[in-house]
Amino acid sequence: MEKVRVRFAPSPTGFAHIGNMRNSVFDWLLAKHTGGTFILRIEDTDRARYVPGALEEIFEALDWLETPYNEGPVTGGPHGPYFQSERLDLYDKYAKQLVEQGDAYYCFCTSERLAEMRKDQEARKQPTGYDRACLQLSPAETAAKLQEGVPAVIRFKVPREGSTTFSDLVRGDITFENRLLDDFVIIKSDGYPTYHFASVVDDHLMEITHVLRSEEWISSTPKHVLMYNALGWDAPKFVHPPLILGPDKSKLSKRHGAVRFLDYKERGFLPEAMMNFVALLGWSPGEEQELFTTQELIDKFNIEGIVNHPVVFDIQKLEWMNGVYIRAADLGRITELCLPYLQEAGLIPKDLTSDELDYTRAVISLEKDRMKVLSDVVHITDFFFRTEVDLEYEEKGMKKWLSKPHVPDLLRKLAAHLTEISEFTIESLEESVRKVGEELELSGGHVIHPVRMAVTGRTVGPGLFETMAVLGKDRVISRLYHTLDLLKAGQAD
RNA sequence: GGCGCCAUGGUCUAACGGUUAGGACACGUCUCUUUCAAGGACGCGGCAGGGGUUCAACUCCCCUUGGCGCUACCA
Repeated sequence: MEKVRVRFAPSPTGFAHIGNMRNSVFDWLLAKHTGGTFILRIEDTDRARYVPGALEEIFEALDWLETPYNEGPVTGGPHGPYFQSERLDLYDKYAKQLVEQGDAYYCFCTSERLAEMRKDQEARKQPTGYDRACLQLSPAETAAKLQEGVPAVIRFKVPREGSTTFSDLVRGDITFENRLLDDFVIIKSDGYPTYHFASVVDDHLMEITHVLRSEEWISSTPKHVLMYNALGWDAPKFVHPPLILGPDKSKLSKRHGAVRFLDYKERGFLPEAMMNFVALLGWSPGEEQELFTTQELIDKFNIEGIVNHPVVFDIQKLEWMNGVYIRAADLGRITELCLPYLQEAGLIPKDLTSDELDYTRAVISLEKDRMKVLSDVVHITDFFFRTEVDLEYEEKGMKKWLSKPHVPDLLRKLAAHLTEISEFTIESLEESVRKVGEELELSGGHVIHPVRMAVTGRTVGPGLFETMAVLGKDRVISRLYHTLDLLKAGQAD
């Protein structure tokens, strides 16, 4: 099998988002699958949009997914540096080569002139594009302007005839008419290369075999192919996975919310769930299984399975999948991961005694199976940690049960009974509760529902006896009396 | 507007000329059950439309329609 060299080439202009990371996962899986190399290259050529901290996001996201790169910024490698901002001399060298060959030229047009020209073209419903004014400049004129220090860019001279065809491994051959391509800028007036140029130079020098990037890049690929040709280089293979769409079917972006990849970490998605889900965002193994370990993904991942149409990001399915992984995960691990949420909510102290940790673990063992995301832990377990519980008596189910006339008697008798028993186990509690119910000649539901509400303040939750056993004798009895007080105080009309 | 990509249920996807069009999420009903989840069972719901090609089209070709993307000295 061909060993690929693939690169994940994010631009530090914002947080790492779902689309970025999906591509990085595809890159990584492809590299692992073929025994190839996964390279991280930072495309920091836009000084104006540079966002401090963006780089750290990328590192953290990669780290969280456990998809380390083989060559890149920190670890280095034989094709560094891996920051484009540190490779300016290389771009300069090849840009000058293109100018000398006559495949590129200096342009001194101001952005005002360009904007006006574009406006004019649009008004006349002409295709927009540079009018090549500066191509008419004589070598002497160009040299003079450069000498004077007039701000200049370098543009690639796109052939006006013919067409450019390339093969996208996902879609097959794609052809563009050259005359519709603009004489695009390759070196900006600040001396930095544009994406188009830098990525071509770097992908070649870094010996990238497969350029994997989202579908939105298809229309600029012919520009890249033209540059490879002009430089006498073989173009790499192109792989364009589909765009990821929001629920409204437009390209997933900030306005859809929840596109920042690390938000998912913070909300309590498990990395293995994200890996599994993201791998399926635009790729299909072609079988009915859809829950995969990372190793299975590595074994199965292939370019043929990448789909050719945009895919909608279905958060509900992600949540379902995360729930599956939480249920499968080890209790100790889930407990550990839940602690920060509980601490943040002020439900448990920052420094836990071993008793407190045991209690928390017992609580989570009861609720683990009903979490979709770890942050759910706060609202489903809070009653275990609060000293007193709110009854939210006006809530429909609550009022229905607690307003029944037998309730005060039931709670009083149960409290008295529980005070007497020595063991507070699931079995002894069930026996006790049922016994008190029988004494009052009440059916199961008439006993269990009110007791649950009195003890937890909730109408829903894990099994009542398990819950009571975890809560322990003191909390249970105190809550029974507390509820009795509330009912007496007139909450029960 | 121009150029490009794409088109199976609400969403993700299987089918690679011959299937009662399969699976998953979501949704609904039932079941289990002390409640809620989870689990189990069942169900709702799809080949965008029109032409061809073929003995036979979801599958191949063309057109239409629709969706999306690109159209910067941003990536």
